[in-house]
Amino acid sequence: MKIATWNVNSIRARMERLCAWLAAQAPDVLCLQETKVEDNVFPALELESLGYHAAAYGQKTYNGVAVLARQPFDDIVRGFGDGIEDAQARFLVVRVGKLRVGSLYVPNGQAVGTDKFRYKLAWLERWRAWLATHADVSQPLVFCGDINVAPEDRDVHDPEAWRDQVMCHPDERAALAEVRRWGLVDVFRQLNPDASQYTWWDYRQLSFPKNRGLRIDHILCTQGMAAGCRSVVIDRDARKGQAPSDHAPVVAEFADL
DNA sequence: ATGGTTGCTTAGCAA
Repeated sequence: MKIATWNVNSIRARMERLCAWLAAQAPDVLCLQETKVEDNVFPALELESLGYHAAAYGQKTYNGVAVLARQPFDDIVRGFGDGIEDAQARFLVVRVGKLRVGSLYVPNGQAVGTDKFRYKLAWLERWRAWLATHADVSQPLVFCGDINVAPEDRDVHDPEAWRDQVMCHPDERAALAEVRRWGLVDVFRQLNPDASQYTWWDYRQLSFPKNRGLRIDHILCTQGMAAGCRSVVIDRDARKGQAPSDHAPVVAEFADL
């Protein structure tokens, strides 16, 4: 089974690229982030014609996540359901057969010390709490998405320039480590222990041709599932050419799923 | 040089 994640930075602006990519890569499951559309205008019919079921959790202008899959879903969860008032559409979990799949768009945090950064840290803790109360570590479960945290310095093109900045700050790295401590494996790092490869490059200052990027899009799964992971590839080609997203897709292959 | 690019919405925000 091929499971992928891609922050498309507006599904409407990226529809042509998305359809071409689905046809070329043929993932079984694709998690999308920053769709930026409300659910009633999500382009489900067009995706259906390519052979994908879609579950969406979106809003106008900002945020928005979705899962596409060859198989139909059941058990769709939108938001943490933790009683906290939150209009931001960033958390969607579905069941595809025996597998649970989450598509996540972790808050960016804007700058360390701001309200948005505090919201990011609180959001990561809410994710951890959701796992503790709603998930089973012994079952196949995968969370894919734009996590907006580069876990280690080797995930950063220039660690000194990024030291203590948003996406690299020790507090958010610690918060992500707490989430993972529940029992999630970063399968890219598991299979590529020495790689410095990135998934996001700023649109500005020729960041992509200079490869000034960060690895902030992740595929995190339970250990039993991670044991069946055969490869994880960052599709850098999808960041090239006219009108790309600022993120590249990440694609993982799993045996026995 | 406190910039720079993109998307949504239409001037300013978010990333």
